Amino acid sequence: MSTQDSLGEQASHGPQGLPGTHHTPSAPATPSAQERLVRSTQELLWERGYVGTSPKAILERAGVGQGSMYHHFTGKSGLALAAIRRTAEGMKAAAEECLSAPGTAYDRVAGYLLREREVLRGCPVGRMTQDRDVVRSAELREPLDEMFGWLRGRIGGVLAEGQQRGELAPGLDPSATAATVAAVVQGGYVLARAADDTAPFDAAVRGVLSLLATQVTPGTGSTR
Amino acid sequence: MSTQDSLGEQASHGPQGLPGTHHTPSAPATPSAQERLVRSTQELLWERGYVGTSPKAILERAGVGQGSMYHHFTGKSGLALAAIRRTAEGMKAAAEECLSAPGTAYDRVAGYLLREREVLRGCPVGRMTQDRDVVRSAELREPLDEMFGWLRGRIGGVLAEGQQRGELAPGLDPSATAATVAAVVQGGYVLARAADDTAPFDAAVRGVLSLLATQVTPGTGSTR
DNA sequence: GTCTATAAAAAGATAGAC
DNA sequence: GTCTATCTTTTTATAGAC
Repeated sequence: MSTQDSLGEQASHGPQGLPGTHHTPSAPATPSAQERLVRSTQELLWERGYVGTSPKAILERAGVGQGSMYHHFTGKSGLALAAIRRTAEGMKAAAEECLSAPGTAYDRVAGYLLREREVLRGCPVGRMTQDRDVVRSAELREPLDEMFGWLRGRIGGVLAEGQQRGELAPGLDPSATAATVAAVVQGGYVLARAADDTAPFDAAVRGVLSLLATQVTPGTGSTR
Repeated sequence: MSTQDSLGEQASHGPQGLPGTHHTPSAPATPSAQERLVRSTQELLWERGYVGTSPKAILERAGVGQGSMYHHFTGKSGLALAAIRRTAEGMKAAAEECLSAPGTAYDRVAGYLLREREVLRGCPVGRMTQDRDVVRSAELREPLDEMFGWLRGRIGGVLAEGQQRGELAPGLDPSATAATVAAVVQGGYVLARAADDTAPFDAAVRGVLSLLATQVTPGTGSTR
């Protein structure tokens, strides 16, 4: 082993469809084999999950030989770790962009909920929680835990801030409501995939937004 | 092929932990090989998903030989179809028990949300929506679609009924709110599994119930 | 660093005995 | 009906050439 699972890697960004794909100015036109391996793994984990993704499929998509993979990573799990970390970071950045936008707390949460998503493909991070091998590995689960923990905290922070500003009813529990908002998105994906239709996702979002709207103090500038 | 995937099977009920495990009086003490195969598959699909479940593992858990499986079923997919149908029926029955309980609309929905669940194991039906091979097969996806469609409709019906009785605010959208409630449960599982902790699930449920409570007309008998 | 060759094990199914 | 033997393909790695 040599470069083995470069952990502190902050490198560039995600592949096709994955959040956080704005190119760093210094990003090379032709990504390295290591980089292509990570991106291929991100895509495949999203599409097929951990058990459903074989090293062979990764190599084929990345267009590299088997030797490259075992040179840069310990194997499937090491590569998955790098990919999951990368994906989780991308999701975080995408969510932060919505939640740090200007506007009332309601507007910002609504912005997050209504943000464009490839609903039928599901959440690349949430997807991993259904994979036994991922959840059972403390190392592989950590990025998921971190990401969703951060998300709930961030949404809760936005709601608490809105409450302090008098935009939201004092009775609202920011932390619990934040969990609800995050759950609606993840559960919306499940309902949509079961129906092979985005409508249930949209309905779930509409429902929680309507409920949240009833907690908005009249005349505090929200554009409901 | 002979008995091949007995479709109209209404047979008995699910295995360990799976909803709908109340024994039919006429259920035999020693289940048939076919029955044991279905139950083993239900368990394994829940634990490992479709891709993660091998025929070998099913056979070992059921304690039967390979011949039995290919005699009664077309193969892995046929067996999975029987198992998924069985599991979906069980979930439906379990939900109906809560939703048809006496009380106000709020109470019944709360009863559904607060019903005892093995949160960290996730939803055996929702789990399937993350499996590529399941969702891509019209036949395998159908029971999921049916189950979640029914659930949203049933919850929506309870809410609409409560609204007509004057228990709930006229502004509430029963259909959208029903999707939200169902999504919160499914998403709650995701958050809990990411954290390896049931707390996020409970918080999400608490959050949506608090929001729903604000829609209850005072003095209509709800035990919030 | 990246490639190909080789290999032990598991997946998924078939054949045929009993 | 149920079992075991056989078989092909895929999985996941290791070894070693370049």
